[in-house]
Amino acid sequence: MVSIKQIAADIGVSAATVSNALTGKGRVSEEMARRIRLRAEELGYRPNVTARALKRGQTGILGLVMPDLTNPLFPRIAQSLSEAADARHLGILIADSRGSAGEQRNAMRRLIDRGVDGLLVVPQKGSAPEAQAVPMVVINTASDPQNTVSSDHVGGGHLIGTHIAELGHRSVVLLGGDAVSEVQQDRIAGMRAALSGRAESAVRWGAAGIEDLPALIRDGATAVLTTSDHLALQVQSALAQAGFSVPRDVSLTGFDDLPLATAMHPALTTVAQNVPEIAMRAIDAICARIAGAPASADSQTVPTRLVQRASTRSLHPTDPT
Amino acid sequence: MVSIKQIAADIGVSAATVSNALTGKGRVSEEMARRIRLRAEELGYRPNVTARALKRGQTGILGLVMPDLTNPLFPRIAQSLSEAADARHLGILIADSRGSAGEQRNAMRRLIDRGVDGLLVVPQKGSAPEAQAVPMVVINTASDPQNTVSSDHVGGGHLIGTHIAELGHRSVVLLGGDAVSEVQQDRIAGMRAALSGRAESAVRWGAAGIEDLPALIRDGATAVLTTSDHLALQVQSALAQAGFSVPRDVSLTGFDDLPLATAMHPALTTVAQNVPEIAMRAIDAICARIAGAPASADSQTVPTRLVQRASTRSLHPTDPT
DNA sequence: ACTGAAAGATTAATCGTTAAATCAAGCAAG
DNA sequence: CTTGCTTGATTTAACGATTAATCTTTCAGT
Repeated sequence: MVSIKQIAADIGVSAATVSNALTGKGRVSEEMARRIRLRAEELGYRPNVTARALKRGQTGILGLVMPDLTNPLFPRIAQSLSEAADARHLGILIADSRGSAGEQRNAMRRLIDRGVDGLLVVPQKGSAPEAQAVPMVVINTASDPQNTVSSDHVGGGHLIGTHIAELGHRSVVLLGGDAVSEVQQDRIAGMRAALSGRAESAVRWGAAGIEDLPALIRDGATAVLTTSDHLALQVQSALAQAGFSVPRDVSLTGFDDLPLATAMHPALTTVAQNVPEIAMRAIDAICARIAGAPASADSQTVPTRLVQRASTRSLHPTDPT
Repeated sequence: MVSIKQIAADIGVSAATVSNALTGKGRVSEEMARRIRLRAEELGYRPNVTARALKRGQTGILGLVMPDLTNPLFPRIAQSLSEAADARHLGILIADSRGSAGEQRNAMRRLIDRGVDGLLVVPQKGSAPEAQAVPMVVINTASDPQNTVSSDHVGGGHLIGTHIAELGHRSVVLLGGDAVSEVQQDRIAGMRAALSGRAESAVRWGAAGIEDLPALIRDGATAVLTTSDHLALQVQSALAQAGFSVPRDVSLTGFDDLPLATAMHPALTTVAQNVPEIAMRAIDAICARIAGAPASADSQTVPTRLVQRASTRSLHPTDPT
């Protein structure tokens, strides 16, 4: 590897001058700077980030802690984050807090030991990551008000609930995957709020909830609102087996707008999170904190968007289909 | 941050001694070592990996380059890799080569500039990443014979093909997503080989291929074998619209065993890649290379596994269902 | 011609850790 | 009593880049 010294020796100048020329910081004659840049180019010089990091006290690396790397949302978050980080010349080191809040702490610790400048944490369901030696930004859980960037899950639920109410549904089942998840609680809460006064709603959770569906539909429910697309696909399968067709017999909605939402038939009405926006804000926030901004008490909420497709049907006699 | 020097000053000993005591390398009396470890513990000392990396010339970080971070397989690869790397106290820095082979080169370059000790590359469809200044291991494309760890895609296709032939299907459609992908070509090739002499097979690609299916089925095709689960879900949707039911009218298979394979109905017969094994071997290989082993010319192939579910049906009159 | 400032470059120290070389005792053997 | 070995610890230098402080020239102004 070619170092600054070799360029210096090559040209017959001191290492400091080379550094100055290349970073444009000190005082170097334009003529000399030109020669140095030329030689650096010729030798294919690349600054040693490790040395620079040691001197500066910053590594230019961000740690990303996910509750479960196999989370279907992870790819999109990782990509958007990676893109936003890239634009700031930051790297992203990943870590998985599989399962427990304890593992989450370990993961954070490992990243900090590696010298990351900041931590982006998508918290384990039902856990609030504690403050650390480095700036931290929490993604996607509004429950912790400190330094959080989150989708407006309540608002998203509200969007779906309103949509369903306007279609004329009067008896609705709200189905969540795991009651421990605050995100899913928020989504359900939004749905309930929107439906309140306009329709009856029953809340169910998990696999047991799916089993209850046929009976609930026979009792008059005309729509099933789930907290994730994956869950919606499972519901569709279960309903098909029980002889119910979507959207003819029952309307169905998901959450997240995963790729499978358009692959399944009927295409799923769902709520899309603005992942790139969340990523951008998260990176903005962590960079601000790294640059010295104080921990802000207020959390940022990013609006969600209703994606209307073919899995929901109007019950108004005047409407088509 | 507490450094080795502070511990040294605290105890009244030289920095080198502290380093020796903590790493167990030089000669230190057991008594002194005990005191040093104790004090380090008290102060919550954590070695500065940046300084260590500078001295050692190794960062302990691996770069992972993916063709597209939103690839549905990415989560599992990332998790398995992360786990295997963790066990060796290595970190994983991610990079996305979105779209082009050119971006792939940039991504590799950025990671190398960051001082990664090695590169794990899942190549862009149809591109062979060129050798770099650091050890590299290519994942999942056997086409490049150098330092490659790959699933046995041909074997996987063979597994599916054999399964379908044994069920008594005599006219089969093979459907790929993108003909540029060598992985998908391999899968199709394996299917053809297994079916050869036992059944007629027609190959189709992409969206246009999906549109052809109803006609092909009316012409007598009884099974559709796809190169990915996601594609299979799309096919199922399209067939349902055209009035065909899986597996009653036509058998359907996927590839990769994504979560959606069990969520859809009927549950999808597919081929599972042994992702943890691939990850382990990839990490093993890259570590060996980093430790100085020469680039091995032979590629490692990891067997795949047939996952038989409900989307394929036997045509033998004697069999049930 | 002398002073002072400005430009252009060099020195030396530093970031935290480590490896090699060196040094000082203690002790056994000749 | 000296030589030589072992043990325990210290000094020194280095990894590569950066930066404050310092040194030389050059040149404008009086």
